[in-house]
Amino acid sequence: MEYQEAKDKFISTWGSLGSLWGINKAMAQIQALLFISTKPLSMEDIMEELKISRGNTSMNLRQLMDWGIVTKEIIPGERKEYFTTEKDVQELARIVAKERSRREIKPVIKILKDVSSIKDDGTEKTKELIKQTKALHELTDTMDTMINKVVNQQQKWLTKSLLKLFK
Amino acid sequence: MEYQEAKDKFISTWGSLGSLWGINKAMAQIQALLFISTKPLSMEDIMEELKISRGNTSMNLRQLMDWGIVTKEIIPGERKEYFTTEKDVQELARIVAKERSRREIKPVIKILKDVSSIKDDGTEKTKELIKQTKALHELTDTMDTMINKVVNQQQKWLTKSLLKLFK
DNA sequence: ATTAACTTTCAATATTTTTTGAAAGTTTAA
DNA sequence: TTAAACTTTCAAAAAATATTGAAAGTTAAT
Repeated sequence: MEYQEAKDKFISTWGSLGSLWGINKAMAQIQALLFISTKPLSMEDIMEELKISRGNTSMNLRQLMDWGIVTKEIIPGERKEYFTTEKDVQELARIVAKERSRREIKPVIKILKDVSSIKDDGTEKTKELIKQTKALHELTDTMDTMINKVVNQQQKWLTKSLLKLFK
Repeated sequence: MEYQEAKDKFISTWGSLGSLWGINKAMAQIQALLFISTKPLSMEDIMEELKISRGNTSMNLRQLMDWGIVTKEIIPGERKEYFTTEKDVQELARIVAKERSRREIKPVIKILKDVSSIKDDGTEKTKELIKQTKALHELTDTMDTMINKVVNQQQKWLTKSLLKLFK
């Protein structure tokens, strides 16, 4: 496999995987492109490489910056803005986990808590609703806490140790 | 909060969370409805509760069965088919993790492996592509392995509990 | 073998999400 | 201050995805 083929394959695969970590295709592809680039890229560069419009590029770069995954790079003497992404995969995982937790998981946990806290009126269906949403609340909360602990704290050490434990 | 309000809130929240575990809204809502139901439900029941069409219900039930989350229940003397979902949240988590790994993560890991294995032609850009996709491959593979091992542990634990029951 | 009860399929339709492109906005150099 | 270089915004268009409903298919009872 040639460089260009491998690059295209990586970008399109990573793009379609976007849904797995909660972002859209263009956003994921821009990140992928920056991730394997040896230097910061301009909006023009990105538009051309991915064959997407200026507006699309601008909006998705903003979102990536909101996520904290991409940063604007000012190159002295240059008028254009340049962009880079976080290059360390562990740090990337940390950011993604944290943002997803904040944006999606935490709000759901709150609702599960509210729903599981309704007054028990003694009926079977109410008992079931309380029981099941409580179980879901506990599971979701545990998972969320675990994931954040794993990615936040001394990641490398934890990952290695956990792997050994399970081998 | 009344039972009905809590129930509706749970179903719509769980439905919109579907994207988090890779299924569509109707599918997630059907599962949510079954999850808090005290008895198996027929297609008619589901259509009526969620206000969705027969076709939609049928297709999404099939998908839930493909995932292994929902099972058909035959009620003696009844012509209709009835459906139930796995009620244990741990088992549910296990199934979802396993299916997502199989459907989405494993194929990506393979591509990352292929891409990171291209021949190093000595250029800076090729070196960067190899380095970065290799890092991503390792991270993804580690995460996937961890999840699978956790799942196996859970299964072992489950098996043990079941064995105890039959002793 | 016929019919009634029920489920599945799938082309058409509706909805949601993404993308475009051009006008409006901003910044910097002269 | 003007104008060129660049970025953002957002209404409209396109693309992707989900939903409908009715015809076709299946099953079970008589």
